[in-house]
Amino acid sequence: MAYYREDQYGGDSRSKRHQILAAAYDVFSRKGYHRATVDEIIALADTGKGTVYNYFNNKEQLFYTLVRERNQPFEAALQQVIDADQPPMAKIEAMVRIFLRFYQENADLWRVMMHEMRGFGSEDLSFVKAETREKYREVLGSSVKLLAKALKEGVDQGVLREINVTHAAYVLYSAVVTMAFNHFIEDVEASARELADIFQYGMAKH
Amino acid sequence: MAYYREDQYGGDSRSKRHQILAAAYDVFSRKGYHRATVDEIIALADTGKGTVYNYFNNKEQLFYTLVRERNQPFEAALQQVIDADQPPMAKIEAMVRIFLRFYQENADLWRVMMHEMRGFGSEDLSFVKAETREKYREVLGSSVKLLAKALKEGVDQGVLREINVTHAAYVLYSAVVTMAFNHFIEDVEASARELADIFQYGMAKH
Amino acid sequence: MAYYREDQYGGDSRSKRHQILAAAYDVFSRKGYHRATVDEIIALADTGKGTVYNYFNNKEQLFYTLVRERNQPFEAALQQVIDADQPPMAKIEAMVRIFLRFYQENADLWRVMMHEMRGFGSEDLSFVKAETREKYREVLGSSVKLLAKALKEGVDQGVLREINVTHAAYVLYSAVVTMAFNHFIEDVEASARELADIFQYGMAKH
Amino acid sequence: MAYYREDQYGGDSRSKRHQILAAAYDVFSRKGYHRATVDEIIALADTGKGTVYNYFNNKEQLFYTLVRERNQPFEAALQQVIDADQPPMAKIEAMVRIFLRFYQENADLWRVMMHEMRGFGSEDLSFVKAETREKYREVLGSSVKLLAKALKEGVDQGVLREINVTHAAYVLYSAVVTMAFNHFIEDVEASARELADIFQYGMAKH
DNA sequence: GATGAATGAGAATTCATTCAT
DNA sequence: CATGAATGAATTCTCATTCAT
Repeated sequence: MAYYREDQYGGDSRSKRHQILAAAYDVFSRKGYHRATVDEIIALADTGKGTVYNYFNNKEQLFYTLVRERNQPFEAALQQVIDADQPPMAKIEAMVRIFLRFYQENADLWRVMMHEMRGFGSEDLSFVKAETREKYREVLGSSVKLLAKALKEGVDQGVLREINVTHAAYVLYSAVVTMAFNHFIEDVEASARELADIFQYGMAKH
Repeated sequence: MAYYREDQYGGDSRSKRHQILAAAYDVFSRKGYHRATVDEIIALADTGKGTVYNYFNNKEQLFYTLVRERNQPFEAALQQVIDADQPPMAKIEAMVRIFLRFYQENADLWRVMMHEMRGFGSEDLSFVKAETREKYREVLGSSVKLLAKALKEGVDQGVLREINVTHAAYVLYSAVVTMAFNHFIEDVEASARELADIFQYGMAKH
Repeated sequence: MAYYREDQYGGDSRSKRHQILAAAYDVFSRKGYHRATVDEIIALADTGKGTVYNYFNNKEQLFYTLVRERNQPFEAALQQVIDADQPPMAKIEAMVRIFLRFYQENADLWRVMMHEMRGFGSEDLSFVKAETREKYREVLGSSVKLLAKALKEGVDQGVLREINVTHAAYVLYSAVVTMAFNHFIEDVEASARELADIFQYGMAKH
Repeated sequence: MAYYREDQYGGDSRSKRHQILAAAYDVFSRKGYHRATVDEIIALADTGKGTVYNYFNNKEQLFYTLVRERNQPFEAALQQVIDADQPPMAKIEAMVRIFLRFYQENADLWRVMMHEMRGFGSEDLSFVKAETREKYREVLGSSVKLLAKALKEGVDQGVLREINVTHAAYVLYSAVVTMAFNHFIEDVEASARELADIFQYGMAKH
């Protein structure tokens, strides 16, 4: 019998669940949440409509699951950097690289997710129930928090100036996201160096 | 007869057209494009459903018109700065202040717009026909272009280092947007100084 | 312009609302609640699907409205009898006649309603939310209560034996319903006399 | 090996068939026919979905089988009374007791069945094919027919007045059913006496 | 026999848009 | 111009049934 490897969706790559998640990734990324239809997803997944609802409670939960499973390895990679024994600047650079790589791959899906969540932080206008939204916000917020933590270390150890680390983390984060969303990232290394350069030394000549 | 001033929507504030645009601003901002319904807009605008279609071809064009008209005075203010005879750094700071003020006011609507446009610059997955999308992109892109132009002047005049001004403009722009979307802006002056500080001198202690 | 009279549905007989309720009566009566489809109702009502949802929140509320509006004149007629100044036996006979006439007309719809309500009195297994169910039960229960009240008068005035009037009311009521549901009622007068005979004097020869 | 007795479902109580029928009784009784799902039945029966379709052709036939098998011992008990050599009044009382006992136990399932059948006797609006419906009607009708037969004996032997025995049978039957459906039966003996009292001697004082 | 993953026909509901008044 | 009743295309979700293992 042929060998099929376990993939990121926790199933062998032929499984219906996998096919659905892969198709959902594609359609949600291209269409956004509301314009994505279950019909298009199943057409792409080459499966029946009922099958989707065997694996997921509804469209929303399918979307949430997709985001969560995509996020997992990324989160793990970040955590590994945090736990490593490195100087703060090295950590930050490593994290930026991970961000760049992740968003280069998942830019479109994340854009959709962030929009549906109203930018990690608003109230009533999302398609998702308050409780679920909290989960998404966790997903998103944790990345920024990890970054802020690293910046804080930098400040504490005296290699960074006394800045508002939360704001700085968001700004740095948003820079990565913006570059990714605008497809400015051709070479992760080059982009990482560009960002590091600006954020470390500023734009001013001195 | 009472006096009603011409307002930003180009009509007297009692006019149906005005009421609809004001209501649309509210609803699109709170609900996003897809979850906003014409029914909710007319309820808020205290007008009939047909009236909306007297003034606008359809929901999409209503949205586009809203964005365009909101953008106009902002764009004008930016242009004024550009045309003024000031040193580049002063221009940039002035522009950042205008950005902050504008996004503080219009954060929610712009978030919606940017999402529906797929970040000023993507492919096929928006709700809007290719031609119309081009118009939106113009709206958004022009701001960034003006910023890039000011940065270029800075580089040319030797006050800024040799950086990729397009990238830098997007990054600076995204910083403003991120702060606005996360409601980090309490005091425009303070925020402007915070951003100027980071982007001019960087985060590193040196 | 032609004259159209106000009918029991509170609208002129051409109105869409009327057409929908009339069609709903037909379909719910023939098919029961679950097997009735909105598609069939609109086909019969010669209207569009959206129109149904302009007048009614959903299928359930359409059904409830139908029952309530059908019930109203019936309820009023009963109340009139109760309020009249007649001896108890005359009241009871009059009520039975009203029941017979009403159920002869509405047997099928009421059968459906009673089933969906689980016979005026059960718990979790209906299609309708607890609150709404309470309303239905009221509709049904009130008839029986009025009957019990008349029986009580009879007992109090010494023309009826000391019986459990609640049970007796249900039994008498169920007799009417059963005859109606089995299409045993050809002539209301004859049926009324038959029931009066059995319930007054019993079946035994003495 | 342990002993498992043959039960009313004609199988040993461990058998899958038995478990399914027992679960089906529970779910159909609580939810009614349409709201009952095969999924809920198999969850309760602790069996697989396919197994249901090994034993029964479809949901409808499962329901019909359930009703038929529940009805069998009841029918037998009734027949025994009919065949016994007793005076008519004793027969009728005995039958009423059997009815009361049976409906006390099966009220909910029978309510569902009667509804789905449209009261033993209607036209096109049931979930069941004409032929099958005939079978159900037989199940239900036979009880009433046996009762009518006993009443006829009473009339023939001069202990009952000259009444329409078919109507009287339905009325007496409906009284039992109504009491059962309304959970008025606490003590079968007391209820039997109450009904016998009303139907023999009437409600009037004389 | 037992199982349960896969399926798709069918149903309810939403909402942008039209058009007669 | 203003209106809002009427519409139906589009979409999500359910659930009985099949069939390969």
